Amino acid sequence: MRTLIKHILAATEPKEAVTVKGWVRTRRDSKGFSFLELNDGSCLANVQVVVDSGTPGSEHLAHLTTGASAVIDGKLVASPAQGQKWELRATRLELVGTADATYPLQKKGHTQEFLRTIAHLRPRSNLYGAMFRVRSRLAFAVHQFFQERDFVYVHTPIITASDCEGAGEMFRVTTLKGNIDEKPQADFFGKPTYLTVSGQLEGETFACALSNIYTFGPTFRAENSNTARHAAEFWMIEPEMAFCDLQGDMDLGEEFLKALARYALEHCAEDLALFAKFVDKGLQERLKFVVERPFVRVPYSEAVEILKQSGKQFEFPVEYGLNLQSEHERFLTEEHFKSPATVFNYPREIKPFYMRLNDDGKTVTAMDVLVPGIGEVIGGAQREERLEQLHENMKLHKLKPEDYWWYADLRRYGTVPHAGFGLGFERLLMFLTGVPNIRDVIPFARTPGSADF
RNA sequence: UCCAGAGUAGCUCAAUGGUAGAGCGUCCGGCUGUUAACCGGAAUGUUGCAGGUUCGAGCCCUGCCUCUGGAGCCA
Repeated sequence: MRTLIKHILAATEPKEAVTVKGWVRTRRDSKGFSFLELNDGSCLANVQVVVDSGTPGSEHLAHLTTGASAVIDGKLVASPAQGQKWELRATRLELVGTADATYPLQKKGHTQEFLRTIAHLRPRSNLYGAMFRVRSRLAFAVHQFFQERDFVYVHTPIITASDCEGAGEMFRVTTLKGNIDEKPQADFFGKPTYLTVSGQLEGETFACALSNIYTFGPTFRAENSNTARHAAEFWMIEPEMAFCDLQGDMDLGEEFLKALARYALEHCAEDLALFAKFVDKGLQERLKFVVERPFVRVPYSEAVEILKQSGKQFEFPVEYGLNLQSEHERFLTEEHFKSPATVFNYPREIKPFYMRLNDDGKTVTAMDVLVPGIGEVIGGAQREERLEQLHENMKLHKLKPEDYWWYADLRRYGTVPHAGFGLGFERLLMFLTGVPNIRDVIPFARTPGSADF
């Protein structure tokens, strides 16, 4: 029976007979015996295998090169040398698959740019193995966070006919050939359809029935965005709460980020240590800071004043009514507050129609959670629950109410104050691992001009 | 899409307009309870693509492609 290497290395006593299966990371030969470093992806560390010449199967040793796969039976013993607690003394080895000299992963470090060109092999490297283990655990932690709080997981549709206004360009989904705009009624769904840019509007309908819900699924944006923090396909988390206002929304967003940072520190320590070593020296300090310290909350108008009085020269102007630029957000979190910051109550003109108008008649209940290094990681709002006001907002944004009849029905029948937010899972991973490029936190990145693998 | 930078050996990078190199990896040999082992030797190139200038282009010019960083859009 196979034992995963993570369990082998966690042993508390020697074991007479164990079997490991994995891929050779490196081999060092000595006179009369060899050292094999075997990794099976179950953890960052390799198990050191000692193979004496004459061991059954050792005639294949020459082919057990970096990248080859092998099954090894052996005895787990305390290692006499520095560097590892346990080592496996092989009693039998089996070469499963060879890897010749063209195997592109060397024992030495590679750039992330090169590894992106071999995305099918990069999970066999230390950094990406760690990344995708952490990604899995944090996806689980997302569900755990919401399930513990009685949120219901909702699968909103991936194909949709409605545009979550303001979220970005959409990919068209069609079975038509030729000119697809000529007769859209002849298309598969009888109308133009797209890949979803957000499950929010559908999510609201379920919150207005099941009270607290969340979505966690793939999302698509056809924007021609070429940055380290944009992808055409990404995973988004969107909670929505009935009988909840902006305060409650900000509470949940901040609590969520803290909970995931805490989870990463507690459950991904070995992998986090690797990120700290190679990509972000201050990673653990930053995560502890996020867990322990309260987030700063600042109204948009006050944020504008802080920027104006900073005495700093910005490339883009700071003026009430203008969007905060990346440089402004970075200044706030990285230099001024030196912590994550939640900016709320934005001018209505720069935010979408569904956000609730405040009593001042000028601002809406929007909130963005900004984090150092990445910028916006959460964007959310309390929704406009008043039917008349919603219609007026639509008019202001030049939207046709009939396109949103079902969305408006939520305000027509038993309307309630409700709020929610969207959070990009990949941006969360960037923040929690310190890996600076979104292409390196998703298994196979889809970006403009690139859908390889 | 805009601005800037870069494409040379499998990888990371050198190379005044004048014979294309190094380190690592690979292969061969040696040595050693080794740890990104060590020592010696060898092989490895359509210099991103297409044109142009020149006696001569990796280097200069034009166009294109790709990648990287930044910006916009946003999560």
